[in-house]
Amino acid sequence: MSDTGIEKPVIVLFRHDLRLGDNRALCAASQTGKPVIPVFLRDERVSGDNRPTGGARRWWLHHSLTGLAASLQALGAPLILKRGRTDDVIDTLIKDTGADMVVWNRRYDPPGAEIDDALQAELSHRAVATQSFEGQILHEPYALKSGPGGHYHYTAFWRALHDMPEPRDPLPVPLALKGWHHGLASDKLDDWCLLPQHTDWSQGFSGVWSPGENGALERLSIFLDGRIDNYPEDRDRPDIEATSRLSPHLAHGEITPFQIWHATKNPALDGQRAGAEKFRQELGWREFSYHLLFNNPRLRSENYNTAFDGFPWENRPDHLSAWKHGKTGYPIVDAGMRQLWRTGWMHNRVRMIVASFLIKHLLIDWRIGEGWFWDTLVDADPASNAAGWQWVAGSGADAAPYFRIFNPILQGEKFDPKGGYVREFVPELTALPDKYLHRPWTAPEVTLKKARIDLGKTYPRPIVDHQRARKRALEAFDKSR
DNA sequence: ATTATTTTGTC
DNA sequence: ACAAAATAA
Repeated sequence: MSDTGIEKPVIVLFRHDLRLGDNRALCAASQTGKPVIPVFLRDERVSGDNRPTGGARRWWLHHSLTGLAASLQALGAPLILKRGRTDDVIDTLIKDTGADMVVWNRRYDPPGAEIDDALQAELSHRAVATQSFEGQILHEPYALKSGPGGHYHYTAFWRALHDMPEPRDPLPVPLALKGWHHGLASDKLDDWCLLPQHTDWSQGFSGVWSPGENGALERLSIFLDGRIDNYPEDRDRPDIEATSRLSPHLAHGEITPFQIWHATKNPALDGQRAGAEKFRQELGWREFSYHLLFNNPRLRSENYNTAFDGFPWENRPDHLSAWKHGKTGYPIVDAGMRQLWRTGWMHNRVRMIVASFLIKHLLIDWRIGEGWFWDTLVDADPASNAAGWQWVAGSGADAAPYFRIFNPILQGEKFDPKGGYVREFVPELTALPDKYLHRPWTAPEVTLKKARIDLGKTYPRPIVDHQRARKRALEAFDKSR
């Protein structure tokens, strides 16, 4: 095909940048004036710390790709779906189309980055031009130098991030793309079987989420139009819709941190600066997680602080199962785990509570919890998930001290004071008065009876006693130190 | 991004 | 007698 006088096209790789706005690779391709072939390339090789996309993200991916394909079609360049090893797929595409240029937005998870580096090296030997661009995080991880003795702690990192040049402004959506009209087979999305196959656990997802770039931009504007004002006070309240819920959109690159950074410095928000700053700090934690992952490629499988390597995990299968199914007997923990299962997402405050419970009350290895979140979260992110779990375990960088053990009763009463969150996800406790909602086992028999609760039958008794579990965890951490 | 306990302050 | 503040873990 390459010698038939047909203009050589440029291939734009999509992986987790499922958007048209602020997409530098797509803009660069469009500006070459060549025909553009957008390719979503799914390389699911499993090696080292690379692992397949989790179930919840597969659901999201299916819907997001549907939206992306429609948007690209409207611009004149239909999306091609391909699956396989990146080098093989690109090799075939070049043979089939005569493409002499491949562009992409960089990835920062070590396995992905490694694949992309190898691709760049290989194509440079073959006189195929390559270009890669930033997009997923605000600053290249190597641009922020590590602090003395290794790496930054969060506050130092945040300061260093502020000392960096202002992140660039976001780019507009290209007005039109020159398509490639010489035939090129695409996989069929349905053949990828991304949606649940046997039992449909995703019924609760669609009422909560709108995967895709449009859904992302809508979430952002809803957040900026109101919630951001109360973000600093309400962000820890799972019973209030106070957070942006942008995490799954960010994880799939349907929106960039550049777009969010830019939107939160809008002068129209002048009266809400505190809210904007607090929200940006959360972007900061995301950046910090990528900084850690870049410097510690084994962040999800090895203790950052190796003093935890000898920790005597108990890993009881029955306790793990109770945790996964939201049947621990602690209402705030169970509500969180059920929200996760029902909606593919969990409020950040509750993530900390359930993680602390798994690690410290049940003495189950944080890596097991990390794996469950990987499979069940629509926003599962290789950096944030691993860094978050290590933070709670106390084994991470700038982590919570090991003796910080969340009291699931107090946390529930403090952050879900009226029980709206627990009642939504643990409906069998609905009729229990607020006073006992986070500690049903302390309610008098008559109260339980009136609320139609039969402890141990309709709702479990606590699988571990808080005071005893706390003491046991402190002793275990003490011994292994 | 804490909790439990002790100490101090106030009536 | 109780709450706020300090402190150890």
